[in-house]
Amino acid sequence: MVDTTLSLDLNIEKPQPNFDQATANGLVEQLKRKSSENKKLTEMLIFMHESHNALKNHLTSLNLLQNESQNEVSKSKKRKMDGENKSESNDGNTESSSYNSDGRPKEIKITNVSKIYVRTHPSDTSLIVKDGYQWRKYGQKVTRDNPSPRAYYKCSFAPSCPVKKKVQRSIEDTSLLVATYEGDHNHLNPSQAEAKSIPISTLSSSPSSVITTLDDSPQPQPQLNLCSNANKSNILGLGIDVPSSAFQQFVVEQMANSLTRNSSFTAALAAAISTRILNHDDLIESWENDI
DNA sequence: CGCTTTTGACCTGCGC
DNA sequence: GCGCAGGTCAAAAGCG
Repeated sequence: MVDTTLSLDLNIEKPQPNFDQATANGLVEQLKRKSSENKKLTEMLIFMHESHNALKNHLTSLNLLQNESQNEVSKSKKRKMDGENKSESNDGNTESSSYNSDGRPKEIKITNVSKIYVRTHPSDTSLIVKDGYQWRKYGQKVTRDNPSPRAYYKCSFAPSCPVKKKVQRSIEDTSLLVATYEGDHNHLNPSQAEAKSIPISTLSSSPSSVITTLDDSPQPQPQLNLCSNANKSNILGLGIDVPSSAFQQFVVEQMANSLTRNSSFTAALAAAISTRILNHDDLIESWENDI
């Protein structure tokens, strides 16, 4: 899917012989723009690395939790901790369950939960995350653990779409918006239809923010692949060696599932690849030859 | 006029 | 049962 669009993109972007000075200037501007995009994507990768470290800490805390439960901590405390981590488990799926007064489990509702981190300009105080979908705000609350308000949105593109999202500024970095999505869209992304006729590189031509995605679950991130060697897997860089290629394959599959679930990520990735290719020396060389 | 945003009230679940 | 916090509702206001 990406490859096809990418090649189309390259055919469009590749300079043609016998073009005039205006075209050359345009291409220079285009290269500058691509360089700028590349810089932003580099920032995104840095942030993903930070997210990886956060996940690592999260996994460590989960291990501590597991040890606590094994030591039979008080039931009330465990319940509270379970509630706090409920949305951060199950491979990005939240299992919202509770019990009736008679002890029988109530209806179990499973929804997909994912998070998107959006870097915004520090002076931008709005709680708006442009993700291609159409949202209607239905509430705003100030939560106890974060002084910045949390905004509640429902997907308004399709009347029956059950997807909700919560947007709140990160308590550690106020220029970072954290958008939490719950549920699956039962319609196409409005921007995806347009994307079929628009080169990938233009999708991120003027991003006001840098978007990266992160599932709630402590899933492996791309960096894992980079630090693993032929015989052993170092789980999230924690120094836990797993001598299993099957485990590696499982990890890779989980990563792929996690990352490809989000259209914003795939679009950004495709744009990054196209930018890299466009910045390649070969292209510049052929361009100079054409001139 | 219709859609979106704002915001106080209300609902629900949980802990004590 | 009560209080707290998070989430949702809905009327009013704003806007194109």
